[in-house]
Amino acid sequence: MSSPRVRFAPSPTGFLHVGGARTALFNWLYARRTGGTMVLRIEDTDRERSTDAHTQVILDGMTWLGLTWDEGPFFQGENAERHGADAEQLLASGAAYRDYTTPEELTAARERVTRTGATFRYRRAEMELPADEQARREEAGRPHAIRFAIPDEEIAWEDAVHGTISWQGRDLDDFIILRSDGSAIYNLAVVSDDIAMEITHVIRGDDHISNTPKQVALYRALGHTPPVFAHVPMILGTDGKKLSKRHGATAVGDYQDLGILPAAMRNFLALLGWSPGNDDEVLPEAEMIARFTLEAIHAKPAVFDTTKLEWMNGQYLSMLAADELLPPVERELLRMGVTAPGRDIRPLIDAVKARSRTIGQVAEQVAVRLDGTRVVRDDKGVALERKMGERFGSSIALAHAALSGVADADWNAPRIEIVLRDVAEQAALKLGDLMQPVRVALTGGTVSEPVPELLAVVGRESSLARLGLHAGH
RNA sequence: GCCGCUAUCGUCUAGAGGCCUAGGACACAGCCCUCUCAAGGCUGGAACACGGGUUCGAAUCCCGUUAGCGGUACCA
Repeated sequence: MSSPRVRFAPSPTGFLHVGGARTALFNWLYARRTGGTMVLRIEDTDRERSTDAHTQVILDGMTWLGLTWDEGPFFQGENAERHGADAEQLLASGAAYRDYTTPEELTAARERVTRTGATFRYRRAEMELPADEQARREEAGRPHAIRFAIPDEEIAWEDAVHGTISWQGRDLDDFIILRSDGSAIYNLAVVSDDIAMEITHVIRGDDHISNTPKQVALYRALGHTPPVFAHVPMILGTDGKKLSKRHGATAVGDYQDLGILPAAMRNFLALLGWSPGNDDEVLPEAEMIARFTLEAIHAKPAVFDTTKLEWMNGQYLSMLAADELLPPVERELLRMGVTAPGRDIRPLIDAVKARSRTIGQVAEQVAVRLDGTRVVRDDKGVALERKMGERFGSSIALAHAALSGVADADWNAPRIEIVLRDVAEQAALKLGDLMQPVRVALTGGTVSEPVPELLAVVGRESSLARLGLHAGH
């Protein structure tokens, strides 16, 4: 029993869309789960719209998500010869025929039928030119397309996510498999490639369901058994419409820029349209793989909820060690123009990550702690100072004085906490009336990690300097 | 129009005839914890699209309606 072979086959006509990313993820999960092989194939037969830049972006997106492929990337455009040969075989067996109808004739015929309110179906018997005209065009070497003669029978398959799906051949056109310029049309190219690459499981978007009966027919005519199909539903925007640019971020790269962690993105995407069968939400990669089955993929489209993604990201932010967060945070800091030569910023990451939902937020808070000039008084900070009046400055002065007495060697959270609590008690201040002004002096805002930790992480020198700016005002 | 797919809280979902006065999560509201916030804990509001069957019994099976989506190309 050979192991499964799956493929992810994006066309390089745009960025890696979250829908595509999830399809890739499901392919990857299935391959990992079954010990199978994942093939990456770039479907670049649409020369007009395909670009190398897009191909690179797709590869980068997958790499960022941690979706590794075992074979490829292969480029569909390189298989033109085989596509042609398969078309020839179909022609030879009588499963396909040459179509000399010109595009104009086709359009005219289509309009004629549509106008009567009927449905246009391309049928050899109805469309074929009179024998003499056909012969004339053949002799003249006129350009022609090759059409597949759709059999008039039921075409059904057992879809891994939808169950039995059945079509009637009579509802399908005799479709073109080879253009008049000799290049293959999608349906032939995919089938030809999937056969050649010995793909056993085709896991792809729902929008391909209507192509599947044509492809199944092609497999049969070519003498091959169709693979297992698993059609995964679309991802929708919050308005219930197919996710598009109007919904904001739709490319995987956008989420990287937004400060989402690959692990969180993977987890979130996996749960969009698939469920492990119970209430688990945060699933480690290994468990995701161990519990993945095609049958548990839902048949119903899902709405992409950015809020929940950010919650998920927050979960990972809390869970992951500062070590693992260091690279993306450093990248973000660099982008912000913040450098800290020789400084270990991991303690700063640990101090702020629990209160952040994105890497961007982590980096911002780290930057403020690193560099006093980045402290900006926010609305709540301003409001607090206004509310406290003179007590604002006097509290800071008190803290400043007491903290000045703490030696650099003793500058740690537990020690600072003792000093601060002591000050509050001596001055008969509520703890909050001492802590909050200090917090505002150090960060500009009223929200942060516990004040002693904050002071420890900012460091003695910088903390005292920041407090000094406000003491007594 | 025709063909196909889908239908549980606002959203992601559990549910594969009795365990369901439908469970969890996000979001929302309240409370607790607390120097603030986040996290965490507790509490609350919130759903089986509709109509027929089948069955002792239906969110679960069947049919229809409605709605949404996809396709209907010498695009992928």
